[in-house]
Amino acid sequence: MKSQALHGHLDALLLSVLEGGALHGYAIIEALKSRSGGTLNLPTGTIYPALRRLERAGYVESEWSTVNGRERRTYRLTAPGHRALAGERASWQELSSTVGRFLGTEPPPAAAT
Amino acid sequence: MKSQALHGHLDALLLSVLEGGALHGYAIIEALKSRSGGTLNLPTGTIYPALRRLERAGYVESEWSTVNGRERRTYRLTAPGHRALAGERASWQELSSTVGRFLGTEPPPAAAT
DNA sequence: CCCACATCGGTAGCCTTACTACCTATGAAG
DNA sequence: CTTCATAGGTAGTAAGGCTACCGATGTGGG
Repeated sequence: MKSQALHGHLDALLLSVLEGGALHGYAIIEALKSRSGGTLNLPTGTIYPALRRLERAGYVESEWSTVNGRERRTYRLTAPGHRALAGERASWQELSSTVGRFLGTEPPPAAAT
Repeated sequence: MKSQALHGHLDALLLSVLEGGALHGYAIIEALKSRSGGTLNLPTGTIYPALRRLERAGYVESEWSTVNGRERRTYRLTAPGHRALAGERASWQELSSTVGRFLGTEPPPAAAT
């Protein structure tokens, strides 16, 4: 898939991955890859700047942990990050239902639940 | 909604609107607005450049029609445009199911329909 | 008549964002 | 010692949409 399409939603993906617990950058990349079934194979040059962006925004915090003599920067979701994730979820749903209406992928809105 | 999120899918939306028949730019904007329930209120500065991009790509053709003394440039989907739309639909579905998996909006793939 | 407004098309420059292509460093395996 | 996987990072580029403009015409109100 042309990953460029992620535009604007990478942050949401990162936040959602961190929702399941703190991870370091490399592990985040692998989590994205495995949870997407290999579809999201994002390069480090995409992830690290994004993480720093999120940190600047206050949505994640990071700290260095020395594991196996390796410096790992572990990222953790903050409270604002949780809220941001909720907002991202909402706007993703809005986007996907809106675009879906045009591209014919509209998931049945009520449908049981 | 923050329209920036459309990134990369604007083209698909435009193509899908034109799928229902040729329209001029202004009418396209209104079609997007009405079919989205007002969510997609895109400015001309977004639409016109996008239409020209699509035309450059060969996905739409345009011609001037003088209506009420007003020059209207009417856009029409081409055959490649139809194919492109099909591809856009496919990649949208891939994106939405992938991102949905993370943001919890994953629509049940089989689920009756 | 004149001005304001809706219709209609368009362009220039900016900003965000992701990508490619690099670089650095360490521990383990050969 | 060299190579590879792990791990983190930066610089520069390209794409895409947005804001803010500009120009023109037809219509209706004052």
